Amino acid sequence: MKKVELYTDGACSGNPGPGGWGAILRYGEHEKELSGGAHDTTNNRMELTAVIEGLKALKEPCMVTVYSDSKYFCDGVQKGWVYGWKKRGWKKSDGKPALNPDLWEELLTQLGRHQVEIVWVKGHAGHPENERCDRLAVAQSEKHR
Amino acid sequence: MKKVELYTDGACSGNPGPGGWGAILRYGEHEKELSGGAHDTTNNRMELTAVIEGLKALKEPCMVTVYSDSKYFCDGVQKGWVYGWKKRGWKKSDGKPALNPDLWEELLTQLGRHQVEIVWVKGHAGHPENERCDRLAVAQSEKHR
RNA sequence: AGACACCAUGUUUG
DNA sequence: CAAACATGGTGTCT
Repeated sequence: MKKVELYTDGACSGNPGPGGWGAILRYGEHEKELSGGAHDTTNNRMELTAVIEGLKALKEPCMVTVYSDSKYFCDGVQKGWVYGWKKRGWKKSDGKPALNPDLWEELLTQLGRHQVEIVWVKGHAGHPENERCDRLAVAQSEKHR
Repeated sequence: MKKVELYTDGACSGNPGPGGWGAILRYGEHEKELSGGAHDTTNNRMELTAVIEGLKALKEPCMVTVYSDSKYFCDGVQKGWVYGWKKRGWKKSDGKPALNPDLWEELLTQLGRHQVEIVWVKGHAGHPENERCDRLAVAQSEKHR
């Protein structure tokens, strides 16, 4: 399996409001930038979308290291929250609905396709790829207003 | 009898953990701020303490309107929970012990001294005195860590 | 099952 | 400075 690095970030002006996401895929020397946005969305939806779109862009199953600054995404997977929500019919521990089940379902599909390792990076802390993704995301959020 | 307004709030970092309470007494133009804290306590103990200390600070029996955001306190008195617990020897309806009987006893003493009306206010909803009490309480909880 | 409060964490903004 | 998006938990009661 090919070893790939995926850097992601999301932005959302107003939150909720117009938002964007950015992703950088790196395979050896090769690098690919992806980005997109939506007219009315949230920061967390954009963070999830960045990861989903990054993974979907891979034509074959890979070993992927995903770098994200979103605890919502990182903990949602690494601490197993998402599996609990799904098991309970997209309810949280307090019985209230877990949000964004559409995106989490898509994400689970992609996580099943690849061998994924997740690394949380602190936002706005000088991480070069994270900042590039941030700029991609912000540009898209401006496009979608 | 003098007409007095009492605003109260409690805070507890960690819950249980270091906590604080804040109270504002208003009599006409006069206003007095009270606050205090404890090293290891709970949010509900601080909410009750804020009311108790506010009422204790009155040197004579008064007509007091108490403003609190705690349903534990407001319903405990207004729905008569506390009288039931006391009658049953500090047991709840399910037979298990009612908690914080020390504070509830002190509170009943103070309620007997004054003519008290209770008003529940939603927390963090722009109520100015409630927010001032919150800041007093938080400051104390930081002092007691 | 419901309610209120208290807290912990990160991100996104204004 | 303060708010929204999202999650985990405890303190307490009915």
